[in-house]
Amino acid sequence: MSTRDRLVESTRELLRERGYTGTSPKAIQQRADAGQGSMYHHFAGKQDLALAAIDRNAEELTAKAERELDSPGTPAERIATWLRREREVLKGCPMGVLVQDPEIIASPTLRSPIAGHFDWIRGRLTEILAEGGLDPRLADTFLAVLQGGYVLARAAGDPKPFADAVEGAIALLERATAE
Amino acid sequence: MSTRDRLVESTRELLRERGYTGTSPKAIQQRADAGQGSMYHHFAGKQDLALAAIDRNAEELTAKAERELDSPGTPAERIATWLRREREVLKGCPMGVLVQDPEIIASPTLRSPIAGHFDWIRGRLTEILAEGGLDPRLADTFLAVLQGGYVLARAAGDPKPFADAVEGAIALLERATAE
DNA sequence: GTCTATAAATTGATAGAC
DNA sequence: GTCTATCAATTTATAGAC
Repeated sequence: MSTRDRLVESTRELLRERGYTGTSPKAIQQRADAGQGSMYHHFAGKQDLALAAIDRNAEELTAKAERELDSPGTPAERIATWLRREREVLKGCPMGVLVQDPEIIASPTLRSPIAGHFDWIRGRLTEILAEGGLDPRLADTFLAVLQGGYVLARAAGDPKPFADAVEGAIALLERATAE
Repeated sequence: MSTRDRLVESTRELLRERGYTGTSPKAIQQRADAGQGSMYHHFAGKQDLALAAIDRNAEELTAKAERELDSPGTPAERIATWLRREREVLKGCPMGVLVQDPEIIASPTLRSPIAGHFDWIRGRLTEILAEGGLDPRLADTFLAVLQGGYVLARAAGDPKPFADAVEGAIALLERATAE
């Protein structure tokens, strides 16, 4: 892996572990085993690195969601498959965590690619819900169950609230579908 | 308001605006119009101030939720009333925002009072769901809808995803209840 | 492309006068 | 109780040699 790539990967890890505000360029350099000068050669600064990391996150997460949401089955089944994907819950959502960071919220440059990613999933979910004749607002409901599940699990230090939130939501969806 | 109280209130505001990692003692002092020495006279340091702020948050939020969840009506109606309370969505949940902060997650001292607050609401919701013969896992589902709604709204810079997530969840609950 | 040196600002506190 | 002075460490870079 190139020095540049190592810097991006280190930034991705650190943003998830420590947030944007809590991540220093120094920490990124150390984890990537790159020098100060090397980092500032490849990137303009901390924000520029974060942008590259967010873009990579979006690519990866989009690919995963696409696979699950396009799998065979009824709309409700496909949504359940996506909701039930294994996640490293206690680490937080790579994108969701960033949205709570004050410096990211304050910076349109950093916030908009994250917003764009959520917009994409919302749109895809809305299409699938329409197929099933389901309430389009449920796109945000299910997205929120995931994002909120992360929050509850992290507060508790235990993935259980996440699992319960997801299974409760799926049970409601199945009820609404069964008729 | 006493200097001590002003310090706690300033800390509450700043924790919500800038998170724990992003809040400096200096900023707290300036907003409270208190000197350095004054702050360190009343509190042992930043963590001690945050604890006082979290405790106040818990008191206030518990009182509000208690009122709504104990109001007259069916279980589903009481939960809907609580979900629909007006919230300053774009500012984030005073507790939920903190849970995404790396330093808070890493500190049992700071995390446990927050966990305790969520435990309390979860318990109260579980009782109400039991009254209605509803799936107990829905306690986490509805809590997650709120917490996740905040995340989506902040990402979008718009309270709409929060409102849609909540209304979608209530629609599902009403369906599950109607029989 | 990578390195070391330097730097201005901020962070979270402590010390001690008043 | 409140103030100012001081401090060691860290933060986010920039400069310039190699």
